[in-house]
Amino acid sequence: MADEEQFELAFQIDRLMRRLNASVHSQAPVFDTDKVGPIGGMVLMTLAEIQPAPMQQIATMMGRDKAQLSRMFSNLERRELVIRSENASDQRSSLLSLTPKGMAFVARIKSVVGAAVDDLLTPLEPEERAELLRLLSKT
Amino acid sequence: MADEEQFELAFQIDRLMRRLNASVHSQAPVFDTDKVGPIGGMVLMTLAEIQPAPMQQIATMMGRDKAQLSRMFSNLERRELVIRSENASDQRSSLLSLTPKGMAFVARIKSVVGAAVDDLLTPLEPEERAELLRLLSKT
DNA sequence: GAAAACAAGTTGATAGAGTCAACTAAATAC
DNA sequence: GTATTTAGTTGACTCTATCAACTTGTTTTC
Repeated sequence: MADEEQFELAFQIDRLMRRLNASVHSQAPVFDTDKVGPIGGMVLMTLAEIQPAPMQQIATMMGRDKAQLSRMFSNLERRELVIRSENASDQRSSLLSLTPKGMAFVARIKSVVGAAVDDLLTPLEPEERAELLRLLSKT
Repeated sequence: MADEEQFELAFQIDRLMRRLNASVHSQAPVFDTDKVGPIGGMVLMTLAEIQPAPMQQIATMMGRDKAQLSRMFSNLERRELVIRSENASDQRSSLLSLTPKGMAFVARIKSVVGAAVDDLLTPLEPEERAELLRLLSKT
């Protein structure tokens, strides 16, 4: 793959993410009543899939800094979107889970993100969308 | 496409971009001698492809805020990586171009980004990489 | 062809995200 | 049982993102 194409790929990924962010952000006033922010939303959606989980697991999955997530979860806990419970197998950490309020939030944001993704992907055929997801997941 | 898959796609795009950023960032001390930053690098690479161009064109292509780019180009100009020249067809804007120093920077960062992309895409076959690029470009 | 609407760019203000380093405390290795 | 790793927290700082208000130039439209 030539340098040119590699840059093009980086460019397209960046662009797609930016458009997705912009689209979701524009609807933030509607669903983000707790001021969780775009990353907070991603974090909650991720947690929803693997809860209960220690923080580090989320950090690894998302490729994000633990310091950032530490502060974020403090926030989310303060807003009663997540709770910590004891981690019997490792006393250094606690297990994070969504509260009912957190689950309701996830349901809301998922439909917003879903619609945004749908919108971004309109130029693609259904098979192409599936293929795109497959390729991305494979990386 | 189900909500679940849509989120998965958003998650994967975010993750890929984050990993790319982290990879490039880790080498910043080597090539980013002008403290241009990751976005600055993307901007310069983009400009390299369409120069000379007015700012708005870059903003539209990249899906970025004009205010952000305005400040960024002031920076890049101060560091002598870009120059502005008169835009005969529109006196409100000027045409941005890379200086020789800017072009040298682009050459350096392209090879760094290229290597990082290559690295991220190792799990994919060459045809799959091409297909990924095609699908992303189509959106 | 003048008034109104629109577009390019700049600046201020503010909030959010990203990164690094230093630290505590618990777990694992040797 | 000391040494090393690992999970998480906190402080400090920089970069990124967004919006609004403003200036100046361009286009529309009547």
